[in-house]
Amino acid sequence: MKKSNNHYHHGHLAESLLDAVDEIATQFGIEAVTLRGCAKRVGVSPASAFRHYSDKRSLLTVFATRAVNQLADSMETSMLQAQDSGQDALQAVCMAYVQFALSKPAFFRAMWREEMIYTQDPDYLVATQRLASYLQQGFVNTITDEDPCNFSPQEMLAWSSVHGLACLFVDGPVARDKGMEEKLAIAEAVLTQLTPVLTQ
Amino acid sequence: MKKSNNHYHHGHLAESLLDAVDEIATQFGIEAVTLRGCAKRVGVSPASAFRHYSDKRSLLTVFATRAVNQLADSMETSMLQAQDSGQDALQAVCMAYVQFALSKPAFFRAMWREEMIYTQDPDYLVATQRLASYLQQGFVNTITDEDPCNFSPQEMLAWSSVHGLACLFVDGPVARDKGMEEKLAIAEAVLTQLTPVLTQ
DNA sequence: GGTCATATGTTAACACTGTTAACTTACAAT
DNA sequence: ATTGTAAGTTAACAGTGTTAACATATGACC
Repeated sequence: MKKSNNHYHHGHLAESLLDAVDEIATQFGIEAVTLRGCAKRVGVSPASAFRHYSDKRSLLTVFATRAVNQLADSMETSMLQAQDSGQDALQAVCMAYVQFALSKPAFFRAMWREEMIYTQDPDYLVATQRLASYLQQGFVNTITDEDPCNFSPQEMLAWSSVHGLACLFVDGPVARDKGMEEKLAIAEAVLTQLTPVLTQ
Repeated sequence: MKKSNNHYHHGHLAESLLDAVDEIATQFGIEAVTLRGCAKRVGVSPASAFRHYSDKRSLLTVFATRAVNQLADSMETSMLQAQDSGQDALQAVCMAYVQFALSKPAFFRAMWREEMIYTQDPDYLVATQRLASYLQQGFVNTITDEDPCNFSPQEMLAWSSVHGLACLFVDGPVARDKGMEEKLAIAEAVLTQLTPVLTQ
């Protein structure tokens, strides 16, 4: 947090670049994110980013990891709220998933761009596993509990349908003209259809 | 099909470029597709592509449309086969969806890249509506039949879950180490869970 | 068959991209 | 104070989409 009167050293460049990705992606979409653009926004030379990230892809990987954790945070709070008020926790978690995708589409896209990020990155993997764990809630006593990447058909169904909904809303031809509330209503209707299968 | 001895005019450049996109995307992924790369592969100058496509994005839009129609074709044949052999047609259509995504991941990605294609393109829209119609099969006597973009919760559930499965397999952290047969088995298990809801 | 408009190709340039190498500056430990 | 290192700059590289100016083959019309 030290601030020098001389601005040769930025001090928090790594994080500031992430914020720049955030802003540009939010305004103009993930495809518009450019290393030079981020550097210019931060007020720094184009090459400086490479002191903190070996790659553009590395920067986007960290950004994606951040986004996954934001989504997981949102799911966690929704889950806790539902548990306090005695509502269906799984449904709340699923709705949080869709809501995040709708309100931050660029972030949601960045999370799953296999070709734009290093999907083998340890931090990224940890984040996605954390994400998955919230969708496995309610299925604690399923048979396979050893491998955290192994899902029961029920768990896969939950994740698949909510992920499909989010993707179809964000990148698909579904409900393009409709507003956010309508889309959330559709999601709620779809997930309600699903609850008898998931809570058996 | 006429072939001149002088090669100044290529003759089928528009389609050949699409084939180049196909090959490069299959080999190196959609992100590796480059106008100049396609032109070089076809044996033509970089600027020639602009006589047939106003944009890189236009080229990718036509490619995506082509891919959507290929998927729809595959779903149609699966549906007909299932109807002939008395099997569940919807399940067959869904499995064809997942299978296509797994065997042609670059194509599947290209279909839904909102920021890389013109999603308002008429041909693209027609193709996606055709695709959706196969997933609406079996729900013919639902209430809303006027707007082809309007789906019942059941229809949305079918599309969402199958689309989510495909996306999670292609770009997600699910079953990365597993082979195609195992993934198809997972998909089958998930969809089987779903049939009671869909065939009520 | 010759003329000529047009469709379709080429070339050369533009600004922009990610990335690297060589250099410079500030900080922090001795 | 010296000096090694972390973190910035500058200048260059090849590669990208795109355009304008030019060139050539095709096909329609007389």
